[in-house]
Amino acid sequence: MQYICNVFQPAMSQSAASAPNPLLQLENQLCFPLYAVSRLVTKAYQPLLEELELTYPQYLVLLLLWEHGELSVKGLGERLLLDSGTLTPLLKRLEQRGLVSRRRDARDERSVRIGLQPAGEALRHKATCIPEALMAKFQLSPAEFEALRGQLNHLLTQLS
Amino acid sequence: MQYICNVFQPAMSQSAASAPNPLLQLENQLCFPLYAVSRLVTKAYQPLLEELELTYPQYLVLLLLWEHGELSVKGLGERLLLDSGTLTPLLKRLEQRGLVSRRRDARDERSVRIGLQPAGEALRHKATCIPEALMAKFQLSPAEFEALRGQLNHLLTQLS
DNA sequence: GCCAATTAAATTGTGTGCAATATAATTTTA
DNA sequence: TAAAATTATATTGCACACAATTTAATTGGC
Repeated sequence: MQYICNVFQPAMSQSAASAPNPLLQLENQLCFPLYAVSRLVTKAYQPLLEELELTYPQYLVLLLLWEHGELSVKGLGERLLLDSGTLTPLLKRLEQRGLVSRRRDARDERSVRIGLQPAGEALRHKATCIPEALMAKFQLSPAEFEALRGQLNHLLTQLS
Repeated sequence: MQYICNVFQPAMSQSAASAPNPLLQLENQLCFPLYAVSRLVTKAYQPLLEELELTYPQYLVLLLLWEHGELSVKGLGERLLLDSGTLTPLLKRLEQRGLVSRRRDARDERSVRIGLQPAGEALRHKATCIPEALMAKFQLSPAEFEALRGQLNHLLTQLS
């Protein structure tokens, strides 16, 4: 592994005596606000998801199932960028609660099809208002919202 | 808990027959690209941090210690938006590896001061190139980079 | 000074994420 | 078609995150 050290100095603040490299400061990086905002957004969902007794990743899985009806573990993983090590236990918990069903695909026994049980389908109505409630917490104008969404999707393409 | 269901329809694509509410689609939300990009960025760090045998949150802690020299667990937690339930075990692992020191503050025995051991200080040189190596992976122009950083920091303020 | 309230860490328990490995089914290839 | 390669999940182990609780130290009010 080898990479070059030079070029491109962003707006810097020479604060601490022991920080000769402003690029190593949290303030000047993209990664930290990304990491922190992502966790804060998950936390912003929590009071809304608590009513449905769902975690945020569980909610994402249900969003996909509400939209597509049925998906394989692989299909869920491709869309959420999660692997079976994360999804399998998560799906088993949803199955135990009677929200989703898991059964081997008859045409390809390697594949496990995830479907919605009635209780999981019913949760959809309760979830209808969540996206807008979240947007309200962001306090972003539609233009800001779309700009940020566009940039993140661009970076998502770049990295995946 | 009560919130209002209406208003503001973003660009929608009526794809699946079973999705009457486009706001419930992953595509149209801000939260998912945020969540996915955050994880992908952490993954992009990994080959670089592997050389230092650090995880991404451990790297963030060291960034702060390199900049500030010494901080309490509370100080680290305020800056990283992490609590002691996350930081205590993480710091103990760094201590066991001889990278940081943990000792009670003599003036306030409730507080634990985290400092750098020589090995932890030495890692700083190896880390110098990481921020730029990461930026290269993003493939963003300086203008795009600054725009995204600004928007995320704005949202960070909004949510914290 | 004494006691209640506050504060800082640590602990406990649950749920992700994800690398690495294992297992079983399917497809490819010689 | 039998062996090899590939594919889809499951399992294991480790490290976060974070809510909730506990413990110990400090502060504030009287």
